[in-house]
Amino acid sequence: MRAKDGPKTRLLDAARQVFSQKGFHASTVDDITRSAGVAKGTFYLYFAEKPAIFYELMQSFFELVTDAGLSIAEEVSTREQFFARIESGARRISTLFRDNRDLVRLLYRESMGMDERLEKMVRNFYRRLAEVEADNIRLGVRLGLFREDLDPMLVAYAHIGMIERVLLQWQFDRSFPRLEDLEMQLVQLAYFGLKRKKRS
Amino acid sequence: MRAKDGPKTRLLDAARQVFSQKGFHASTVDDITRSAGVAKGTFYLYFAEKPAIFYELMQSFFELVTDAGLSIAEEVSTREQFFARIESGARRISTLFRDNRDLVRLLYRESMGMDERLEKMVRNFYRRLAEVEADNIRLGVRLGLFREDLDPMLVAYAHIGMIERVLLQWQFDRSFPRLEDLEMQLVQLAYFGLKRKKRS
DNA sequence: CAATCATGACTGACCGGTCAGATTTGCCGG
DNA sequence: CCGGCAAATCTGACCGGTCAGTCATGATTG
Repeated sequence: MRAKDGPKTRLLDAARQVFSQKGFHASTVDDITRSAGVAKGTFYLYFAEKPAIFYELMQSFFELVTDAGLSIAEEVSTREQFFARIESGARRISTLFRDNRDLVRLLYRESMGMDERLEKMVRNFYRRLAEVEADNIRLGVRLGLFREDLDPMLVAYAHIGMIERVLLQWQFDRSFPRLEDLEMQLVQLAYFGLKRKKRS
Repeated sequence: MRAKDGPKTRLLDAARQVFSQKGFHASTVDDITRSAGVAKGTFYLYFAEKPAIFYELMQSFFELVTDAGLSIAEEVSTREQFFARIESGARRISTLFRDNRDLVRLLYRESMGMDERLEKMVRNFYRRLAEVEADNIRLGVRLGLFREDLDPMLVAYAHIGMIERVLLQWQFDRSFPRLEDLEMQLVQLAYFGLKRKKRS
């Protein structure tokens, strides 16, 4: 498959698959090259060492997520505009997670305890993500829609954690709601909380 | 240190430290025995193979968490009792997480992609945890305090994810609120959500 | 026909697991 | 209190296998 692509692309695709299946440490360079249909030496033409291909894979995912423009443009000013943006943002991120399940799992799995370089990379990724979300929350506060007594960064991390764990579980548990309902329920939970509403 | 304890205890302590630092795969049996001040052969007197010590470590943490009695007794019936239980449960779990940061990180890191046996073990752990939390939520619904339009298991996983990510981040980020405030803010967020309150 | 790209056998380091021997412990009669 | 001796415990050199990374040679391209 994909025989038309250059060796580097083939290697990246293969690495993505192999790493997702066995994790970074348990995967060997031979696994990757075999799966890519390429000789071992070729690997070292494109990547200095085994970790390099992992970095490149993760970097491309980070760019995908941060480029997705999850930030809500500042110009928004009405309640309706704001919520429309929130909702479309939620939809975008859950789609992104779904379409890149393997990379999300891999990130989640290897996010700690590899070398310093990657650990910093992952931490920055989460921080950037949280900062974008925190900005959205601050905007909501400024518009008078969100309460102002919670630490925006804390709430941002809480949201990321919610989404992460729920979508991760969603992969395994077929009894979970459909993805669209799931997004809706998460937004509901984040905005209204568990408290019973006064009027239904 | 700890020279008085038996070799098995020393090995478990050492493994906990070494695994936390380097992860399961990157840690060698030699690392562990060296850190425990014990010869390699001794390791194999107490553990059949390298993974065995990992299982034992994780098993003890699972028991710690599930034995913590996170479940809210059914007898609760008033609003005040219920919230008191919720709050004390939140406090207990965040303390547990704080005091076992290393194991939480380790669990988080290795929760996927190890062998079948461990993966099932970890998944069961999360499921059991989520079921307990889902029961609490159902109780809240029955008492008329929580809304009934959200899937309890989904909410339970969302709560676990929130706590996990926030406490994980809390370890690194000194600008985060104090742990007690953090618990309080999480409970607030889960119960009331982000929506601005009518009356402050 | 040279420059670039691809190959895969090979190497050296490392690591999980073994085991024959050394050391300590616990128990005995004297 | 003392040898003395067997069982239990501990040791670390060693082995077989694996794997990241190399490089001399071969194929392809322009």
